[in-house]
Parts: sequence; C-alpha cells; structure tokens
Amino acid sequence: MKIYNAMTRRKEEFVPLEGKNVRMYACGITVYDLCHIGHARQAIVYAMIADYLRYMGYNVKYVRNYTDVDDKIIKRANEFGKNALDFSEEQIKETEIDMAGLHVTDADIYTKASEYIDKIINFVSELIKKGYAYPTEKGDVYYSVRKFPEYGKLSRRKVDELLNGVRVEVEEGKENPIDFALWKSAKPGEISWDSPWGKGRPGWHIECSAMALDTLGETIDIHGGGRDLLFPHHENEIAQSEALTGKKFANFWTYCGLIKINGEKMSKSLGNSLTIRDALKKYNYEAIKYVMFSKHYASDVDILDIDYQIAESHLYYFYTTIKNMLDFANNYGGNENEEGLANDISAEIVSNFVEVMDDDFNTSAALANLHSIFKYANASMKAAKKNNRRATANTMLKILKELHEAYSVLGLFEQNPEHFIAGLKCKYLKKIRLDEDYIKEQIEKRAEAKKSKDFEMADSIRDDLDGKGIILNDSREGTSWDVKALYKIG
RNA sequence: GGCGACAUAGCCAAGUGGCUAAGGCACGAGUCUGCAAAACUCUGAUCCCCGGUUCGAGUCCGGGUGUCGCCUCCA
Repeated sequence: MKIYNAMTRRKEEFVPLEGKNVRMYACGITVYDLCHIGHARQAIVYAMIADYLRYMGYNVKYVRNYTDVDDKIIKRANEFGKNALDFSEEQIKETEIDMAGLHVTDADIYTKASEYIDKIINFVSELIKKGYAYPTEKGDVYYSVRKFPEYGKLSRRKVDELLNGVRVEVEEGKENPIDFALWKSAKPGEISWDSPWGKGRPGWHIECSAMALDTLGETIDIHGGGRDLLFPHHENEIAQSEALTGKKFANFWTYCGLIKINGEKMSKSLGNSLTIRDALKKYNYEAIKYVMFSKHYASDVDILDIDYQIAESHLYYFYTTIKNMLDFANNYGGNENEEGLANDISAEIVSNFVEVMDDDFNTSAALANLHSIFKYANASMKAAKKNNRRATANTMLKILKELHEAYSVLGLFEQNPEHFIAGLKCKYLKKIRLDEDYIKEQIEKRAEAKKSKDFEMADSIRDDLDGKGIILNDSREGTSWDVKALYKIG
C-alpha cells in the first residue's frame, strides 16, 4: 500500500511502526458553528482511510479531537450569552448529529481540549524546562521557534523568510515575532484555568500535540488534516512534540484537499459555505460521499450543485440495477454458491478495488470500476436466455456479494434498494409538485388510449407528463413512471 | 513580497517513464419500441506554451503563462 507523504513529497510504501497496528490522528473541528461540507469531506476521507486499513487487516486506532476552547468559540458564546464550554458542548452535539447523518464511521477516540488542561500544562512546563519555551510577565507562554532547528521541515519554510511575512504588531513579551503561543493569559470575562503562569487557556497548536501524545504515544503512523493546517498548525505540532520527546512525531503526513465553490475557497465571510445540515436536506448521504470519493482526497476541488445531482443519478442507476439483480436472482432461483456465467467478472471486483485503493486511496478509480460492473450486470440480464438464466442469477448474487464487501469501505450501497429508489422519487416529486396518484391516473388514461390505438392521445399524455418532469417506460408488464431529473442531468 | 500546489476531450475526472491516455456527464448513431423511455452497443482528447534529459514523457528537469492555496483563525 502506498500513501503520499507530505513530509517527503512522495508516495511511500506504508509500513506501520508496530506490526499490524496503525496509530492515526486527524485534526478535528473547532466547534464554533455548524459544520460545513469541507468538514464533512475531511471526516469522510479519514474515516475511509481508517476503514480501508481495517479492511486490509490492520488494527487501527484512530483519534480525532474537538477544539472546544478558542477565540472564536469564546466570541460566539459571548454573543449568545453562554458559557464557552456549554456552547461548545452544544456544538459538538450538533456536529455528532451531522456526522451521524452522513453515516461517517466513528473514530475510536474523540478528545476535547478542555479535558486535557492538566496534560497541556505539564507539556508546556516541560518545554519551558527544556528551554524551548518561555513565559512572559503578562502570563503568556511562547514557543521559541529559533530553538528548534528543524522548524519549517514540513512546510519547507525558512525561519528567516517567515520573519519577512510577519505582521507588524507583535504581542507584548514575545522574543521573536514568529514565536507562537502555548498558553494564553486570560482576558477579563474569558474562560480560564489556573496554571503556573496565572489564569489562562491553552494555545491552539499545543492541544493537538498533547492529545496525540496521550492517546497514541510519541510517534504516530499517520497524521492528517485539512490542507490549510499544514502551516502553521502542523509545523508547530512537530516543533512542540519533537522538542518534548526527541522523537519523530509522525511518519506519514497526509492532507485532505479543500473544497472550493466557484473557484474560491469556501468560507463564511464569502457567504459561499454549504452546511452539512443543508446538504443532507438536499441530497442523500451516499450521494455526498460519492461526490467526495469521485475526486482524489488530496486535491482541492470545486464542487457545484450539479455534481451532487450527477452523483445522485449515478446512485439511482446503481440501486435500480441492484434491485433488478435481486429480482432477477429471485425469479430464477439464484444461489451465489452455484456456478455462474462463464465470463463472470465478480471475482475481479475485490481485487480491482484493492489494486486502486492501495495506490494512495484512489477512490475515483474505484468508483469508475462500478460503472463497468453494473453495465456488465445489466447486459448479462438482458442477454440471458432461457437456458442460462439460472447461471446469470447466480452471477448476479456473486457480484452483489463482492460489491458489498469492497464498497462498504466507501460507505456505499448500505441502503435498501427499494427504499433508496422510492426515497429519491418521492423527493423529486415534491420538488416538481406532483403526486403519484395523478401520474397513475394519467398512465391509466394512456393505457386505454393505447388499447384503442389512439396513439396521438397516448403520446400527448406522455408528452404532457414529460413536460412536468416525469418519463414513462412501457414494457411487457405495463407502464412504469420515473423522474426525468434522475436520468437527464444538465 | 516569500513558500507551495495545480493546468488532461464541451464539462467533471483518473493516470508520475513504455501496449491503442480509465470512468462519468453532455452530444451523435444503432439495437429495442406503435413511437418513445430505460437498458445495452458504438462514437471523442497526444495531455497550457517553449526548451531539455531519454531508445521512449501527459508522466522527469529548466523557463514561461494561467488558476488557486498558505504566509492571520480556518477541514
């Protein structure tokens, strides 16, 4: 298995430090507001990585944190007249609702900064003792970047160059403008804890170092986060952790790309952010995952509304085919343990999946494979003649078994096909303000017209429905209806 | 200003040295159909520009152009 390592800037063979045990940490969320779709991508991506590693036989210990104390949280809590920790606790609950809505696999451990105050204070004290940090008269503690010669190794920045880009105002007591806060003294009215340096709270970067060290040990296998955390957050994590332990902090540094909307980074201030909550109101959760997995996890991507619609129509096609496969197998007495078709592709499904996923989690290629699988299934059922229907039925079941085995790693095909199909149809009917009874009436009217060979009448009924967004499908068993938007996109 | 990423068909997107450059959307043709639809089959790009390395490059190196990100909180 190869994983791209941002530290070395190349794909490397992934070997855990300790046998089959993988220690993985992903920087989680600062809970100052509802999560947006970018948080969803990061959570989905790292859950997928953990799931795939488990699928490949590793024992994974996956830790995510919540930053529940920070400037933004304090500000927002004050706006609502709430205690900062009460506020962040509420926001964590909201986040959990969103993640459950997305059916994201849980991490093994969730940590909160507020529960790590003692450990953070010890961490900071140790850094002071070792000469990597210094307190100021005001009660702040700063990390002395100059003392850590390797500073900049992840982001490839040089300390001297960083000085050029630094803001003019320098906080009181800082020895060097690029030094960053490990501990922030409390301002009036702010939440605070007692410390050797007076009342205050942890700096942002130290939280992750302390929580990762405590839950996973001195060196972790895979560290992850959004691309925007590479500098300074992760650079600072390395400086803190490696100064303390003298050991390498993480073997693999991985980054999830950022989501853009119309070419611009998604952000509150631009007013272009899409919350998970709103996304789930509009699209099925598997469609959201499908969109995320249709691009490589590390690329920054521009995601438009149309992409979710296309994803939904793909899933509609997949689920419809799955339903047809199950019906076919049912009708012709399929048994997955019996011999199937001669050119059966089911045996390759899992191996193809593993092959592309082993290459830095190429989910896009994994999704591409789905199309050929379902095409094969549809073509086989269509071509099935009387004498090989049983074999075809057996093959359909074998394919479904393999599909579920592999693609559960991506969280796809978890839903009951009939429910999924009905759910989407229902959603679109609401959107175009039609009810099913009306459609059924029209179908009956058209059936009568057809019976009396009044094709003009029949066609006009069909055209009328088509104009409303409903397409009809005549078959030997009768006429069924479907939502046009689930087929014709754009 | 500093650091970095990316640039593949109308659109989305995989592919980091080697058979005919995945897959999807849209477009067109066909099978099927009373006609349609769905499904299936077929159909499209020499990879931003210039130069170099190599038997051979979308894939490596240098230069240019463009887009974006980070350098302040940010998944």
